[in-house]
Amino acid sequence: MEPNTQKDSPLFHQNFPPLILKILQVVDLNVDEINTLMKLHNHPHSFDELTTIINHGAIHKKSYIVTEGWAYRYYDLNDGSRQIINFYLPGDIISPYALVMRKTPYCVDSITCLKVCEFEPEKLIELFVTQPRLNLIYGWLLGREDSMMAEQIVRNGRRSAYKSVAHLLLEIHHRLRIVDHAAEEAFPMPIAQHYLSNALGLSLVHISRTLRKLRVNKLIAVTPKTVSLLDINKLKEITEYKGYYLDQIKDINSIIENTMIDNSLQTTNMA
Amino acid sequence: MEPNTQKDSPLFHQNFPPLILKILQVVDLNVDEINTLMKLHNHPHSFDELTTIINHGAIHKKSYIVTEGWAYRYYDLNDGSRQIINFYLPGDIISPYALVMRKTPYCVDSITCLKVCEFEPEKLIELFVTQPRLNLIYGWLLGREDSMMAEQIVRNGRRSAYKSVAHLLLEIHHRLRIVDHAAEEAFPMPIAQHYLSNALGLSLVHISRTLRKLRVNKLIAVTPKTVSLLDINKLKEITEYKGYYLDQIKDINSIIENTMIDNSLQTTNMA
DNA sequence: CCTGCCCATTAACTTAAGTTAATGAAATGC
DNA sequence: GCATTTCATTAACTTAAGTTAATGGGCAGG
Repeated sequence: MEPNTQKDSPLFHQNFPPLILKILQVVDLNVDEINTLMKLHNHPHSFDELTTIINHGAIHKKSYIVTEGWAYRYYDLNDGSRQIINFYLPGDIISPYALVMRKTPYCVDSITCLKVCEFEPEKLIELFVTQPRLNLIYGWLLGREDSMMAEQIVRNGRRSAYKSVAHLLLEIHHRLRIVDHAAEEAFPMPIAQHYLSNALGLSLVHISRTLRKLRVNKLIAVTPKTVSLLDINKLKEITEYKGYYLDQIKDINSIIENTMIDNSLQTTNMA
Repeated sequence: MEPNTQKDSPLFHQNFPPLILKILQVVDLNVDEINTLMKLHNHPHSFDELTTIINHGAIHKKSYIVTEGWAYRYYDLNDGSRQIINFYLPGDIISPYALVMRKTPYCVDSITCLKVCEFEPEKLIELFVTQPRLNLIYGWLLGREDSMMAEQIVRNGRRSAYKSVAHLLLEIHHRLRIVDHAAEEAFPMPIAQHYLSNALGLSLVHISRTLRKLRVNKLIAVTPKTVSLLDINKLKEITEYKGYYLDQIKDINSIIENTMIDNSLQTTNMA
């Protein structure tokens, strides 16, 4: 996790935190930008498993970059049921809107032991002013979140349990793979079935039934902490999975070149 | 947030487009900022009802500010079913991520005749550079969208049809009211029941049954193009409606002031 | 080693919501 | 004026998913 900006080193990729890996999937970063992003990683912190990180109704204070482990955002209803809104995997930002939103309408809990880097959302402002490309990249991260939530809405609204479960597994696999946390057709899945149930709005029993069906159909294999996707192409076909919302971005340089009216402000500020 | 005399004058309200009204609900704008926002409204355009505005898979080119009418974003599945992701009402921005996202994974169609103001997403960059407060306000608009989508996920995942329908009606009423398009307990609803059905992931028949139940319980009244909320407090209680995600923001001025101070201390403040 | 807890599985039964279809009520068109 | 279409309603029936509950496998802790 120590900064290492030797871009030519063969270990280059291995040394970067997952957020930077994720960004490098879609756009090149220069040394300045990497340094700036590394600075956001200056305050590592660790949460135990099953710990509340952000509480419903609290004032937004910090943002967190996940570097290791799983967490999730959820909302509890009065009847005791819980709806998971999204999962946070390595490379994701918890509370990306902390800069402007006052109160968090939702809770965030860790699932596994969670390693994060805490940053003050106000840091984003100076980051954006000095590095306009990073401003756009941050916007891309937000747009990507928007697409993932839209997918979650489609899953919950109009897909059968069978397709829903398969679709979510495909997405998690895809997201983990982008940050080098999954093999070609398997990934570590440290979450119990009740998380799937609360994410997909289904009962625990029905999740169990549905996973069995997927196992019987030789589409997945599950061991206590791993999921294997045995036939990714068939899974994608069945679920109509289209993952392109996860790894596409516009050509950032041409956007900036075409619009920069006043480049003179853009002096490098690195110390 | 503070009422000021100018803001309460009827003339004041009539003259601004709904996006500005929405922003003025949570933060004061100076003349410069209002002028900048007005410039974004320089290219009015009109779409007929039931027209596709953005097509699945197309390259993002334009963004649109809705000034009048309703539209919605959706995704169609192979079996012919459609899931509505969100509605666009006056004051909303269609394609707010067009600046960075390449292809739209979803479609947007008008419901009624739709008046919009088209703007090039690249315009946002110079706007942000010259008006940092507007940069934050744009971020707030995105964070608000995020909250609304989270609510949509909770509705579809863990609420009964009865609560789901009531909750959506409350939210639409709240949103319309913010931009002066709704009375205290009634609003024009130009959308047929199949939109509700596709938004909530329920069948058309079940929407009809559910609306009847709400009518019988004297909670709503419906005429062809209007919905009346007969007992808002009871509706809020039943559905656990908490609308604060729609109209809260941090104190933008203090964010900016604090960051300028941080800037000057930046070299000493980290190691 | 047992004890207890968590989690997954399976079966039996229930229910909320889906489906199909018939009817009516408006709105639209000729 | 009537014909056509669209939309809402209601009833009868079906089904996917929920509920309850019993069973068993791991595994942590004494």
